[in-house]
Amino acid sequence: MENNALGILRQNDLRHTDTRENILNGFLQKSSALSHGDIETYLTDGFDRVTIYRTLKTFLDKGIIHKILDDNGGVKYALCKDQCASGHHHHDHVHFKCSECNETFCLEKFLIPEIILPEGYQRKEINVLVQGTCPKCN
Amino acid sequence: MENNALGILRQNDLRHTDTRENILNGFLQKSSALSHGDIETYLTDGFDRVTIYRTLKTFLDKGIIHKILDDNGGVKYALCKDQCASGHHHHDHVHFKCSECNETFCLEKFLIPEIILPEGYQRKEINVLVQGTCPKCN
DNA sequence: AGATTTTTTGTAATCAAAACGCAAATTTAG
DNA sequence: CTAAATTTGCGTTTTGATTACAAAAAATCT
Repeated sequence: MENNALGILRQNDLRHTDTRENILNGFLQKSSALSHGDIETYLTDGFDRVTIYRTLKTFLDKGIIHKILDDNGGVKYALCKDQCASGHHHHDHVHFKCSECNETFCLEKFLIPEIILPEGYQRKEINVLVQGTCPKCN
Repeated sequence: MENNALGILRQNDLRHTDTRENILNGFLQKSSALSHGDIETYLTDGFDRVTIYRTLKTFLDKGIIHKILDDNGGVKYALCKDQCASGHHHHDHVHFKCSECNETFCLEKFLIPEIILPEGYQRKEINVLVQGTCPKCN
């Protein structure tokens, strides 16, 4: 995966627009995961809510970003690393949400251990959210 | 934990009302987790949306039910087992959502393995959602 | 049982999040 | 530069969740 907005767009056959470039840069700069609301307030250029929804959906479909479940029933997003192809997400890393600063991080290096399931259950995807306090807030 | 609605209510110092009894019975009968919408359509007596919201909140506060994050950013609920006290939930079991029938189950017997976190991260709560196909849909 | 107090419920109104349709604007290709 | 295709912005609509308040129901006390 490229590490600049334009490269990522080109790599995914997406047209280069201000909104996409800006949102991508937001993800590239911030180390934590962003919600739709975060993006709306983070981007100074004031893009339309609907456009942000659509942009996120597009990125999601292309495998550029992935969903992170929030504990309150919301959703945040973060960049995918190399393994994700269009439509096929592979996320075996742990997500961490700090209950102090409310930021959510991908712990890319920390893989989810093998989880044993009862007979007959077929695993496809897995999502792990650990909550607690992060190094900054400790 | 009692296994009948009235017992559970009494045990938690909650008044006995039709709504509470019905919703509790819903949880006791269904083996899968229920969303607010499920309850709304499942209960034939047609209780008010708002009442259902409040009832769920009450049960949540009392530690009678616990939240299960849904992959689409929604929330479902399921009965707690013994370990939960008022305000203090302890859920170290895996949640499973079948992508065929869309039902979500608590795999009570299948505990979450130890998850290693980077230096400085303090774990408080953890939530694991596995998606795939359940025995019925396999 | 009957009256009083407290809690719970239903209704209506409010608020926010998300989705849709369409016309205008922007990007790419010829 | 023009035309075709995609993307964006706006208005509208739908849906989900919360609040305020009056009515109803449950527990308490004689």
